[in-house]
Amino acid sequence: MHHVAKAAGVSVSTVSRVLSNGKYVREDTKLKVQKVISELGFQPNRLAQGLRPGQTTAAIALVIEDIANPFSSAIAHGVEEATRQHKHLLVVGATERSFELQSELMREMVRRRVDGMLVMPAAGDHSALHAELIQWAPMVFIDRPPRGIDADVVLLDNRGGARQAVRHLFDSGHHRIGYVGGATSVPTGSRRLSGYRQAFKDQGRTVDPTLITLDHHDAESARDAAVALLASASPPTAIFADNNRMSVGVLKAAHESEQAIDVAGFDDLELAELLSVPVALVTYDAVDLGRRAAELLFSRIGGDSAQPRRITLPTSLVVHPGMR
Amino acid sequence: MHHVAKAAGVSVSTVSRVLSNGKYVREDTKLKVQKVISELGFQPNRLAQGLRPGQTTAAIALVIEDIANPFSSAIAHGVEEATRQHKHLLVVGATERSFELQSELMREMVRRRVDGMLVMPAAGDHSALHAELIQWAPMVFIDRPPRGIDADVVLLDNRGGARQAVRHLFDSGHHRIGYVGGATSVPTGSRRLSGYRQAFKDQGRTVDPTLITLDHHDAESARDAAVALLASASPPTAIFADNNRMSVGVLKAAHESEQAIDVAGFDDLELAELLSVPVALVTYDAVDLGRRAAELLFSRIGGDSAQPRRITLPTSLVVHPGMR
DNA sequence: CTGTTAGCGCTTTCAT
DNA sequence: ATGAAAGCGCTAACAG
Repeated sequence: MHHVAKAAGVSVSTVSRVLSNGKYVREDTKLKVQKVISELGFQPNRLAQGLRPGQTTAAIALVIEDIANPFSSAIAHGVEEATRQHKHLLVVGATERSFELQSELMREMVRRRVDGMLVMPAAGDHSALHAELIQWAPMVFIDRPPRGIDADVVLLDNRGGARQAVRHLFDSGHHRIGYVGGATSVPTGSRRLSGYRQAFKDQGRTVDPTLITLDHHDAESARDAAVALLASASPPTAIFADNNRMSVGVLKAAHESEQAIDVAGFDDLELAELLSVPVALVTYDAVDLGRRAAELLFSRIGGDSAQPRRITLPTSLVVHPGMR
Repeated sequence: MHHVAKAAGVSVSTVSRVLSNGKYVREDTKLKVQKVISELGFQPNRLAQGLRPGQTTAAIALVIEDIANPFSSAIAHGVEEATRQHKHLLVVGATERSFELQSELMREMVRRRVDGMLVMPAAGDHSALHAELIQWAPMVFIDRPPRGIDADVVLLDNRGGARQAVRHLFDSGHHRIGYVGGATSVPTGSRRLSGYRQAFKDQGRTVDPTLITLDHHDAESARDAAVALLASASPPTAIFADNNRMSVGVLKAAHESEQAIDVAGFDDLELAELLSVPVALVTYDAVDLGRRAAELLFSRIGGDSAQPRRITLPTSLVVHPGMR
């Protein structure tokens, strides 16, 4: 800016006034300064601007497990939209399910003075981390409540969605229903498992624990687990998969299997309607999830200090008959 | 920091030395200061640090069309990984195909003094924008060369991939092959169309322009176009779809159609192997694309000022027989 | 209307 | 080993 001022033969304050559309500047000096600015391609340093007291960075952080997962990227999309509407910028970091990585990322975000953070929490006790960072920036959690604290969180009706899906399988005449699940260290999984159990209770049936297999992190492992289930002495006639990667694995297993099994799964799958295997999917609006979380965060940034809020988004079951 | 210094009874410079692991500080003062820092939960302001001469923000920008698209999110994943390895932070913005939005986003990134930018360029002449911003930060373009300038770009073998896919359809006995395409304003599309034409030339066949439909932006519109093609007087027996959204639309149309048509498409689709319609897909490693682009950018940030480089990543055709 | 000055949070000489 | 002071790029009084 110094440079611009010199080139235009004015003081830095005049340049600053021009930049901020300040009124107290003569029309011709303004023009002259603007000319120099565009000739030089000068862009003011927002970091320096933000250093002034009372200023914010106009940036929020999104700390998420893995951007490539369709669930995450839909959330990111909703967040990005809301962020743009609020004229903020979005800083993104991925945790790869590591609490340590997540903590370091969040600290780094704070060092950069983001106005707030949206976090898909890793497994682990958040009480110390939250206490350390909450003085710096409000946080809203996504998809699951962080363990150890009471904080804003926007999530899905995991239990209800799973329950409805499993009930659908019962309604289709199944009663030996397998369960292929992801990480159990995270609330999402346990809520979905709880929905599965509830559906059994609703039917007055008892759960056969040998039909439940957990802690799979990718489609490959889910598929192996499903194959094993189907090869057992008394195999399930239907399987519930606890998230999209599990569904992919289970569907592959079902597709390769001689047995005609039905599948239900949490999370939507593109092209589900064109699959050869019948599948019922628990769907929801993930973009909206991101948007809602961002809106809540912005309201916190704006000063809303009401009690921590928990927003649960509804799910709905979509049944695809399959080509069989 | 002032606050910490006062609480510890030392000067700000001492605190600064402790923070930067400075050598010239007595062990017990260091301990005392560290204690105060952790009690107060103090986090140094990186923006202020970055203000010092010669400092960088250790952040790069990713300006992309739409984060939710699986192609984009795979790229973002690769970029994020590389960024993390280089101990930088990633700022993300979406352009929604608007050149104006892209320009404003890039300017904002520069105002925040990112060290470099990764850009999936919107349609439009980039010469002025590039000239304006290149003095501030190196840029590497992703997926398509920006119009009007010679710049670093990492992209796919669009022409070769499309050509191979269409040849596959010829090899399967088709010769009336439709084309359902996305935006023509962007090089990607025209390269793919050129590959399609080339495949016809390879066969000594001429292209029937009535089988080509372009400028669809979502699956819905692609599907309508495919339905129309199939309903025409002399319909195609196979269709090539020029990106993942087009493929989804075309596959839906194919699935609903009485006719048994084959489909080929650019971009991978999850679960393609389980579809009821036979489909051949042009696949590639999108995560690697992101990673390679980020690595190139970091090398530019590191001072590499060689000629603009164009990196073309190979594609490969995966044939899914379908359940028909 | 415009220039001078102080100060945002930090690092880095330069003294002590 | 520590503190005082200058300066990074900018804005906001405060003068003129």
